Amino acid sequence: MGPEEFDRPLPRSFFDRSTPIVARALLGQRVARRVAGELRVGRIVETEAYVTGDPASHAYRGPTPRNRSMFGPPGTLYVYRIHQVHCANIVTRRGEAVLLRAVEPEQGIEGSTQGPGRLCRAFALTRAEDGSDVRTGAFRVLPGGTVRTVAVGPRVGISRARARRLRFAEAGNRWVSLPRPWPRSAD
DNA sequence: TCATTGATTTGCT
DNA sequence: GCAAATCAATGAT
Repeated sequence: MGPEEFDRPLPRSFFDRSTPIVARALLGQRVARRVAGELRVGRIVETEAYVTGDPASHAYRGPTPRNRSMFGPPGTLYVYRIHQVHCANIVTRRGEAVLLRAVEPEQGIEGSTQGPGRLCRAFALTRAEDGSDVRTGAFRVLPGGTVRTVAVGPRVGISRARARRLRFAEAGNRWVSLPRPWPRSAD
């Protein structure tokens, strides 16, 4: 992938859809960041959706200094810190977002990209990138391919709304974080 | 100002 | 499988 592809990100309309749809559609797409002239690229293999009325969502109780990015336009990056690590989300519709949980390394990646904390470390994402736009900012979402089969299951690490099946992953992909996919997939 | 909690990771039992 | 690390955001006092 060359530098010119970095300047052809997915359109804003891609993110202006229902969040579970976007979470699924993001599988197979790419994320990229230019660092010191070099490109770091990964293929998205695992995501989670956080929606309106969802007690597990940071936006559940309305805007706060931490989560205000979640109320920005579609394609806004929301980065927060928890337990000494950072996690990155992409805003879909107002107050909803998709958590990036894992990517498959494609170019210029050092270290693991398995799990939201490690993914952020690999792309050097911190609160400094919070609120940026994934079409024009330092960290972008670029067109990739599609995935053959999507596995669906409960989200990881939350204490509320655990029954909801809002975790999406490419079935069988080795870069998907633990706990590993559910035996069967639902397309 | 104080106490609680956590969209994680790591290491040990 | 489970708990500790370790700290900022949040909500209560």
